[in-house]
Amino acid sequence: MTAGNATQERPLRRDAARNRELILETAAEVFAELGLEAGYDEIARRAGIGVGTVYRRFPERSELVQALFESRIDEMVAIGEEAAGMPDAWAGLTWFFEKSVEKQVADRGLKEVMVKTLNESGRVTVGRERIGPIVEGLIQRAQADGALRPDVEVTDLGMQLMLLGSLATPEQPDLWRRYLALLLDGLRARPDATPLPLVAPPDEAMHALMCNLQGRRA
Amino acid sequence: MTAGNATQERPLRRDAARNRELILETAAEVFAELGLEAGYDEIARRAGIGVGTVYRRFPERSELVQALFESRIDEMVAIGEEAAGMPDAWAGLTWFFEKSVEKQVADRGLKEVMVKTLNESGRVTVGRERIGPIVEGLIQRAQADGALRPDVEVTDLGMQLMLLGSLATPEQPDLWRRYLALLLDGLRARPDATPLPLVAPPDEAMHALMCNLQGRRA
DNA sequence: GAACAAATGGAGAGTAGTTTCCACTTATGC
DNA sequence: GCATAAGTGGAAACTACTCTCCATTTGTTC
Repeated sequence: MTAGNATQERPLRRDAARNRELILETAAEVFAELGLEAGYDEIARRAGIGVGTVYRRFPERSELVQALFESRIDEMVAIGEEAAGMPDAWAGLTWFFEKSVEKQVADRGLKEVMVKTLNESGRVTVGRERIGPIVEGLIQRAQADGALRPDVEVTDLGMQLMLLGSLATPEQPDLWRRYLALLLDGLRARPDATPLPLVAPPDEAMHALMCNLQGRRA
Repeated sequence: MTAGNATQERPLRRDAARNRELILETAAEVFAELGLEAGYDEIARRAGIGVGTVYRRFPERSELVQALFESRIDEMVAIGEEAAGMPDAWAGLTWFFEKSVEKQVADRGLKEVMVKTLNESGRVTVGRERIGPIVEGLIQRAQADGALRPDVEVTDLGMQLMLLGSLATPEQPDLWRRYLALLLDGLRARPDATPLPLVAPPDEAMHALMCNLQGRRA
């Protein structure tokens, strides 16, 4: 969240680096307020710099959004790790869900970033390289415990998380809790559970989902 | 779906009425292909008429979309009625869900219309005046039967339906079945079910949800 | 078939965001 | 401190719509 992000190329000139951070900060603010489709103009205006500078640094909007997103991954990872450390596996999973969605509610920018933009860059993988394994761990523990139904996978939970997140609005800040409860009941391991149809959610499904939530062409 | 829709005003001149239908047909096609945000230009071009004509007939995009949507309601109502006629209440509900989502998968225009546009017009109620009561019936029957958990409401199911619909893409035409199965397991009445937090999903929640799915400001 | 209202097409003005470009400024290395 | 490459601002050209207007065409009525 501080400086960092040097992409191993020739380092930016000091003033340029400062501006990059400034853009990032301002963009976070602008996106949080106006949504991910806010114009570069607005970001530039608020940052007190020229549009050209913003374009120079982030020629693709997705790069900007991604940079923003990456700065949040640590937080998610921390949540995941805390969940993994909880004595009861199911409770950990539940808690992870709750906290994740809560984060999204609190930060509209984050929510939109999660739902909307992963796929603009074409890569769903963005944060999953780090978050994925952690969730995988949560899942396996809960399944070994006999609490979580054995036929769900990481991607499944990822999707549900997105979906829940998309329910979170300032107007209905708690509605998602209702549907999380519903979801969790469905996720419980039960002898009489309907086996999930094997349509094998590949990574692309997630991409497609998110295109969809945006009403975009895939 | 044929002519109809006379809003009790002075009837349109014959050619105008023909054009109205033409616009509707073309728009359905264009929307299905390009999404609800396709320009009026494109619709006019494909219909072989001037943009002016489209604007004259549907000054508000929402009117156009709504007209389109309304022509589908009958189909939904029919599905609902058939479900209500099934001997087993739970099976009926399940079947209703399945068919509804299948419809959305088959018709991208419909899906988008359902998810995206209800609220553009500011009225979520659009189709619910007719569909709502039917779903209500399905729910009550299934609850009386002891199959459906007693703490879900029409709006809940409506939301879940939208959510499932938003999962349906041509690329992953069956993924939603996986999550429908999950949802249904959560919807089952069970002694050990987690009671749904009472955040009372008001009608506005649905509106908010849909704004959200679109990433719009409410 | 004449008269009149209704409807039409599409040019063009308006709007909003995107992206480029380059004369000018500024950091950095020597 | 000077040379130089890197970085900057913001005007302006583009793009992609949305929406209006009115001279002209077309149905309708008598």
